[in-house]
This record gives sequence, C-alpha cells and structure tokens, in this order.
Amino acid sequence: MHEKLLKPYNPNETEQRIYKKWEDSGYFNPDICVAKGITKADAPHFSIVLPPPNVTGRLHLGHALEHSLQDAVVRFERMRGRRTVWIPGTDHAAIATQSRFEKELQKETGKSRHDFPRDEFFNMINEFGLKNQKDMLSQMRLLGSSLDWSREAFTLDEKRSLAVKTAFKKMYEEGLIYRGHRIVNWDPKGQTTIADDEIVYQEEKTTWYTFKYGPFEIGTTRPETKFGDKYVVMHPDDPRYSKYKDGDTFELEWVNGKTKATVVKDSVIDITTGTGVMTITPWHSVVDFEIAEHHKLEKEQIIDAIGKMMPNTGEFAGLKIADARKQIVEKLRAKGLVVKEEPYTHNIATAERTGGIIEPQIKLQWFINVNKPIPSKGGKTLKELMRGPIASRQIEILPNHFEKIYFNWIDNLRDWCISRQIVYGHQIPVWYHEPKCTPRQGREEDVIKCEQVVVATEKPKCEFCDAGYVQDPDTLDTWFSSGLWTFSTLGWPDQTTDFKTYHPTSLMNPGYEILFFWVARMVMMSEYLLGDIPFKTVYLHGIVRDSKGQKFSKSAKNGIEPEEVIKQLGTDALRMSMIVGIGPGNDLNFDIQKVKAYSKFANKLWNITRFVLSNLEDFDVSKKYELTAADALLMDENHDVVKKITTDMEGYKFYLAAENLYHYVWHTFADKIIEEAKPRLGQPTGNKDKESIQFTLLTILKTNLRLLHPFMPFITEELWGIINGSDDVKLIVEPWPSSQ
RNA sequence: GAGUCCAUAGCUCAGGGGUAGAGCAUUCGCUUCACACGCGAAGGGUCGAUGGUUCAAAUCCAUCUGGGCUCACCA
Repeated sequence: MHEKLLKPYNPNETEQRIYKKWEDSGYFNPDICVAKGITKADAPHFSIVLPPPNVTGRLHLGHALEHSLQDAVVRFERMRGRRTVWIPGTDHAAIATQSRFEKELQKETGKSRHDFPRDEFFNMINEFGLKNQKDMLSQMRLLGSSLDWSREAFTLDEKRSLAVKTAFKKMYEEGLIYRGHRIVNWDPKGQTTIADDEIVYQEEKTTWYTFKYGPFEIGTTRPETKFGDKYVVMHPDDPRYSKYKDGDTFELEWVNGKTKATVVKDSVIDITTGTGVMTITPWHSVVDFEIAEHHKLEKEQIIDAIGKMMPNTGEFAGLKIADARKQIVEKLRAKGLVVKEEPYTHNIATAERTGGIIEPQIKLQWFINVNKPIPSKGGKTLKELMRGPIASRQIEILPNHFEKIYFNWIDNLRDWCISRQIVYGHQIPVWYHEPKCTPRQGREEDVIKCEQVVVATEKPKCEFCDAGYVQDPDTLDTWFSSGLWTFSTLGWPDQTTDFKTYHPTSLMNPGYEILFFWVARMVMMSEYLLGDIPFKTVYLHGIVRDSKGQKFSKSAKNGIEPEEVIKQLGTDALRMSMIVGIGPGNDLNFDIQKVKAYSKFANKLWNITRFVLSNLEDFDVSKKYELTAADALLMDENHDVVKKITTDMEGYKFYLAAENLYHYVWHTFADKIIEEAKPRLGQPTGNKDKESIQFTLLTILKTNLRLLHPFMPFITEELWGIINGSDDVKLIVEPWPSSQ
C-alpha cells in the first residue's frame, strides 16, 4: 500500500506539485510532445487560443469557468493523440484598463491624465496592466490549465502591434478604413468616443416639453439643444400637415428672437409620437444627423466637448446642460411658447466605463466601412464576410440559436468607429506631414508628390523636405487588436509554421456577452485578411452569478475569489462544479455546496483507489488473466461508458460527460461493482475468480482515471502515479481509452 | 418596439412522442474492517395555461400568461 493513500487526499499540496511537474515535462507544448514521440507529427491539429482576459484586475469565477471548459477539451484532445495547442494571452483592454488606472490614480494621488506627458502616462498604465497580468498568469496555473506558456501573447506586445498595423494598412489601402465627420457617441466624462456596444442605457425620469414653434407644436426632452433648430420635420403622409410642403419656409419667434425655419418631410417620423412634428439638432442626435445628411441640411454645434453650451447660444454660453435647460424653458415660458410640460420616462445613454452621459457629437473619427463592396472579395462587404461562414455552417455556434441573434445584430450594424481619444492602446498608424512641406533646394518641383497623409507601420520620412511626420494621436478600439487574435497569436503577418499548422483554430470559447464585440470581429478580420474562418466551433458560455442568481459585483459585495475556493476545496472540485450540468450558453449560479459535493467525489475516488490497491497486493499486474463471464460483462458495460463519454466529448457535451462519469464511478463502480466484489476478494491468492475480479477492478479504475483526467486533472494524475509506482507525470499524455 | 430563449421535484437544472430524471436540500436508520467527505432507505412533480395533431403529448403545432437576454429607440 502506498503511504500517500494512508492519509486523506490533500488537494493544495498535490496540485502545486503536479502542476510544476507538468510544466517541467513540456507536455503543454505540442512540439515537445512530437519530439518525445507522444504525438505523431502528422496528427490532426487541435488548437484553441485563450480568450485573453483584460489586464484590469484579477481572474474571477467567470475565467475559472472558461478555463475549466477549455482545459477539459484540450486534455481530451491531447490524450486522443491530436497535435494540441492552447495559447495563453491577455488583453490590454484600452479604455477599461486606462479608466481603472485613472480611478486609482485619482484616489491615491489626486492627479489626472492631464498631469503627465503622453509617453509617461502610457507607461504608467502599461505598468499597472503588466502587474495585473503577472497575477493573472499565475492564477491560470492555479486552475490547472495546460497552456503552452512558450507561446504566450499580449494584445499590445510587439508582434501583435505589427499585426495591428499591417491589418490597418491593408484595410486603409482598400478603402475600408476612412476618416470622416460622423456623429459619434461622445463621452464628456471620459473625453473620448465610445462604440455603440459600450453604451449602457439607464432609465431617467424627465419632463416632456411641448413648445410652440411657428404654426407647429413640437415635443422634446432636450430644450437646450433646440436653439439653432431651423428645420421642422414631419411625415409626408401625415394628414394634419398636408398643407405644408417640403421646403416651405416660415418666420417664427424662438429662443433668441426671430428666426426662419424650413419644412422637411421625412418618413422616419413616427406620426403617433407627440404631435408628429419635431425639429432637429443634427450635431447632437444620431437620428437627426441622418435626416440632415439625407436632406443635405446645415448642422450646427450647440454643446462643446466638456458638455457646456457653445458661444453661439448667446446668453446661455458656458452653462452646463442641466442649467441651460432650466433657463431656456424659463425664457420660452416668458414668451408664452411653452404649451405643455408632462412627466416622461425614457432611457438615456451612458458610458459603460465612466458612467458619463453620452452626448452625440459630430467628430473627425476613423471608421471601418461595413457596407462597401470589396473588390478583392468578389464585391462582398464586410457585413457579408461576417455573415457568410455562420450562414453556411462552416462555423458552428453552440448553442445554435445564437446564430439568429448574430444575424440580427449584423443586419443592424453601422460603420464601426475605431478611434478612441485615449493614450492606452495601439496608436493609429497614420502620419501627418507637419508643418506643410517646404522642399529642400532643387526639390521644389517635387513637392506636389509629397504625401500629406501616410499610413505606415513605421514612422515615415519626407523625401523632399526636412520636416517630419506626426502620428495621429488617437488609439484604436481595443476590439481591433482582439479581432486578429486567432492568427496574431500564431505569428501573422509572418507565415510561420505555427500559423500554417494551427490556423484556423478548432474552438473558441467566449462568453455570449461578447459574441458581437469579439466573435463577429474575429470572423470579419480573418475572412478579410486571410480569406479563411478563424475557428470551426464557437462554444459560448454563460455568466457566473451567485447562488441566488445575482450578478457578482463590487457594490453587492457578493464576489467570490477562485483562489479562496481552491484553497478550501481544491481545483478539481471547482472545475467539476463549473462543468457538470452547465450546457453551452447557460448561466451558472455558483454555489459552494456544489463544489463541496465534488470535493467529496475527489475523496471518494481516493478511497476507491485505496481499496482497489489494497486488494491487489497478491496480484501480478504483468500477467494476463481470464475473465469470468460476469466480469466480462462488467468490462463491456465500462466500455459502453467509454463510448458514451467519448461521443459526448466529441460533441462538446462536457456537461453530460462529466455528470455521467461522476454517476458511473460512484453509483456503479463503487456502489455496485466494488461492493459485490468484496466476498470474492476474500478468496485465497491465486483463485481464478479472485484474479478475475482483481483484474477487472484495476482495469476499470484505470480506464476511469483516464476518462476523468480532463475534468479532474490533479487527483487523477496523482492516483495514476501511485498506481504505477512512478513519480513522473504520465496521465496527461496517456492515450484516451479506445471507444472501438 | 424588434429579435431570441426559457417555464419539469424545496433549490439549480438535464432530458425529450410511449409507465417522470440528476445533483443539492429534506426525513428516517446505520461508527458494517476503502471512504461518516460514508452506507442503506424514504418523501416529494397531473413537466406554466388553454386548444390542436396523434392510438399515444411533459415532449410536436397554435394561442396565451409570466420571466430572462440581445438589439434599437423614445425626437
């Protein structure tokens, strides 16, 4: 009897020791597996790139869920002989990291970004990110993840930066990236543009004002924007206003005196809302902007970048929005132009990261055109490139119904604003000639050839003068670099062996909440840049909530640290609790009771092994034994389990495989097979019936340790070593039981 | 408002045209020499409502009710 088995199982000591051995063995790296003859060089590949966690803090239970799933499939594929790689990495997460850092900086020193030069500030944020990164990488080891550390990547490291610049340049040159004045979501608090999907809507109780506007009555919740409104818009089919024609003008008394207004007819107007008439403020409303663009109307800025009234608002200049609103209503009331004031509830847009109220603004920004036919793609648009491989099932999304949600999103997609006015991130690789080109002697003729704007991966030099180029100060939306993740991690734009061997990747395992942010963009980038899919299967996981179904949040103080759980009950138990019973796309209500149940299972497994080994002391493992008919039947049943588990694993039904294994090991193997074996084991040494059951027990135990390894890697590896009397880690590369 | 998913035991959820399943929880009995982190047993559901298809519906279809999620928008 092995001395370790005399003591209860100690997950903490075991897990740390085993992980170190795995890492030292090199088995996480497929090249080493091939070199050692464990994996055939020409074996089919299986590759996953880890969804890179943001370097904003530490790993939480959601990451534990992600790692449990991915490590299970990676270990399964490695054991069944695939050339398997799982690439680790982290995401610089631009706005998220910068705003987290700024908050801490403000709290600790009272300083803001304006107190530092750009480079210095960038470095400060980067240091903060890298410190978090270090913690996160060691947490990943704690989770037992068999990641190939030799291939670790960061979305902001040198190789990934080259990928970003290369991608940008290609898209720019093909006219897919453009700079333009467009209405954007401006966050006055964060002083940056944010993407549509970074907006959070919040309910607000406000007042619905009805004003007299010439012969019309208009409704609004935002009187302060109504200043320069000189277009009044109504539906062309609205019978109430049929006597007014498109283009009619009229004089009226308005906020700052007499003004002239023009009638515009547009069918986007909802006849049933308010009076069916509205005035438009194109500079500060997406809908209004689109109407103005459509009818080629003038646009005027009313509110500045920090949320105050512009000089052209006369006496209201410099007022904050809320104050201006009150005073303007006062003034209109005095003029007798206020018809009605009613309470009204609506949703206002706020910035997810800073909480600032979004003020739409027209800004010069960089965009990706999703509707432009691309010559090199047979005239397809980026939208179509995103849609194609999902529609054709070249990429399968699990659960399938998310495909419909994905299509619905794509159909409503607008051009993607990719510039951000923050320092942390990939600076846009566009260079402006500054100041104007003053050519050197004798080159005067050439100046017309001088490029004023250059898109390049390196800082360009002007051929004709001594002036330099200045880089665009904006940085890219973090999802731009994330979109390249499946191949930037494999060495692209270089045509590396890794890239050729492992792309397209086999599986992607993100949370469903980033299906659009990320999955869609990976499909877009990969289809556009490589003409290939980024992955074959997307297995979406849900959100981890607390046991009552509440989201984890700082304010609710219901956060649970994965490390605490691991310390208390072990990684294997945590991993099982994250897998059993959780189908793809399902949220998980985390309950420590469930983890406890699987820690008991670990103990059960430990004791099963102890029992079996203690009954094998007079048994020669090297000999071949003849099985009784009953035992042959037990072996067949176990083989059925192998078949079922294998099928479930292949179909990404980990939640069923793990549960079935648990059930078989405990309630069939332990409760029935072992219990019924007891009298037979009491027979004398060498008895044929005893030998048959000894052989059967050992074989079933070893088979099930292999089956359980993907889910509970530590304890199974430890027991495998004990059974085989070896201190080496071997189970991780042991062949998966044959299901033939 | 549009899209989408869900409604099954106290809780969390699998399953899915032919006598209702798991885990946890509950109750009772057991210190039986692998394991009390255990063993044995028990209770508990007309599978959201109504209608339809069918020999047969929890399962398929329709409608409804309630809830979740995503997107859009409220001028």
